[in-house]
Amino acid sequence: MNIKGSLPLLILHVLSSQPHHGYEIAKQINLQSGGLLDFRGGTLYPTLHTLEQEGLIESYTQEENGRLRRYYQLREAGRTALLHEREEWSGFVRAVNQILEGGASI
Amino acid sequence: MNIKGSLPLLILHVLSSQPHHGYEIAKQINLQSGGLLDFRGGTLYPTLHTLEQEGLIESYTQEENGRLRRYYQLREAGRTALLHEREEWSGFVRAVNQILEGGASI
DNA sequence: TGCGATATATAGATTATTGATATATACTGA
DNA sequence: TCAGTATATATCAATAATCTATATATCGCA
Repeated sequence: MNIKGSLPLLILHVLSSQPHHGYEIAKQINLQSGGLLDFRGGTLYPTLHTLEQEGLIESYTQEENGRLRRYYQLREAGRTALLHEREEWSGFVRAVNQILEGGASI
Repeated sequence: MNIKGSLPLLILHVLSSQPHHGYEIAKQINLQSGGLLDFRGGTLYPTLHTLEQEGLIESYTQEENGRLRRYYQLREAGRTALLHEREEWSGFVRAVNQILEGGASI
């Protein structure tokens, strides 16, 4: 199957309550999806960089246990984008389910 | 948003009741999704060829109004794959919604 | 007679993701 | 104490799904 394109929505949602660093976001997604969604570093970090370049999130570094961590937080534009992405997501799911529930064709 | 990966599932479903030619499948998907899903020739035909190579569907040509049309029909393996893809789809939707409905994080 | 819909097909570009690799620290178990 | 695993970030090459453009050909309509 391999459905792609949900990561930005998920990241924006996870950040909507409080700032998190990348690794934590990925763990949250994995945990809350019961292990079904498992985004790796190679996907996660480039996506975070893109969202930051788009002005939807912003980052700051913070030392923790002697290590630098990059925290991300939602910007106002990101909050708006999250609402929009949620609507797009439910629209897409509705559209596919509508076809699958239909008696299959003509 | 740009969610990718649903086309094979949708094609298998549309073919599950009776054979169709490619253009018809795309129109069905577009119509039944209220115009939200709109797969073009450049996506549709390569995907049909792939599904055929995988042995999930088979095709035959039929003359209609003086024009050759390529009809596709589900094979037994395709019927099994459809069930499997449906489960994967609902699992994926459940996983994403579980995260979105969660209070957002830790 | 020319345009839009029908119908199939392929090539090139773009986007999302995976896997591999790199680097570095912390914790845990043998 | 040493190895393996988890934490943490980052980049690159490869793959997969899709889009755009292009090609070709027929049909019906204005």
